Amino acid sequence: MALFLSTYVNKVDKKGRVSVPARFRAVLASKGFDSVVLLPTVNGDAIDACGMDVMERLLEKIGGFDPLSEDRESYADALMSDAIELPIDGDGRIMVPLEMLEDAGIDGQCAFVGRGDSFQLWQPAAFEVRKKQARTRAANKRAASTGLGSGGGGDD
Amino acid sequence: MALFLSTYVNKVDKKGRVSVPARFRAVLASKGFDSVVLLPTVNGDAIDACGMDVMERLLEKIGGFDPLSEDRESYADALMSDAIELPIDGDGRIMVPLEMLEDAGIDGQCAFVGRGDSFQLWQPAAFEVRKKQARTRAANKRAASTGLGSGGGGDD
DNA sequence: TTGACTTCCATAAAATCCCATGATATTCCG
DNA sequence: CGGAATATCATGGGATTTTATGGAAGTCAA
Repeated sequence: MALFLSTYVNKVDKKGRVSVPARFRAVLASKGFDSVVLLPTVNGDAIDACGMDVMERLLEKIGGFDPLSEDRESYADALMSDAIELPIDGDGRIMVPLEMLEDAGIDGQCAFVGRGDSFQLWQPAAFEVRKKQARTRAANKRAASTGLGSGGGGDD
Repeated sequence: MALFLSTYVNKVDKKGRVSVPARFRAVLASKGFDSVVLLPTVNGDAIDACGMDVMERLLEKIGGFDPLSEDRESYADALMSDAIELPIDGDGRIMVPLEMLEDAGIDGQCAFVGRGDSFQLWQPAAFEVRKKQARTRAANKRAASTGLGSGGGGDD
């Protein structure tokens, strides 16, 4: 299985075009996609991105809760209505809607951040801040769960 | 099962290429990989290396993509965003990003250190120092423990 | 037409492939 | 056993291809 890994910073040109990193394109292509699905993150400080497969899985998961619950409705609605599918053009670029970029504070430079089965788009500096926080919080946990960091053992 | 054993020191050429030791390549190949995943160690004094299987296992553990659960373990994000998958070229070499080398203090020479199911990349002298420390610590532990003494080798 | 979007082309930088070489290890055969 | 012939490996240096990015031309709708 191919995963979205690593972080790439690309330029957003004045027409709003951004190159999707070749590696990420390859991952998408390996799943048979020539498009990306974007949706705002919950707290709005970035943009979530994935292939259509993830959205489908997500919908299944939501539907499994309780088809009649109103919560489910709004949950699903929020996701699906905010999401957009962007075609990847012949040069490997997408055109992210201006509004979405603005909401995420992206302008000029855009960081593509791998998250395994999805990735995110960040304003580079904002992502650095976030990463630093995450690292601090995670310092202890990390070693125990990778199986790489330490022989400490507590691994499941 | 094939394991990553022993230590090999190879040259980093001016293009940033390093030969992955043939033995290590064979281990990776036996698992079906023609690439290596690299990620910085927790304290940043070396680089962890493994096959993609390790990353996949990690992703499973954290449960995959769910845009609404903001509390997806943040250490996992840090990992996925720092990790990179490097293809092994036809001559058995990889191109480690300059930044990663610098962070680990590697320059010119690179030590590939077997750790069983993974390995690490070190600046050779730094690894020697670390090894000495580890040995001392292990000796102490062994004195205090009942078993063989290697089980909890708290180094990383 | 104007404006938004898409396709197409150009280019510089970077990554990848390909081949040559010397060193080391391995095999073969007398 | 010894020594030559043969692989394997690490490494260097081009040549080739891919990428990211900019701009121009074409398409379509209002």
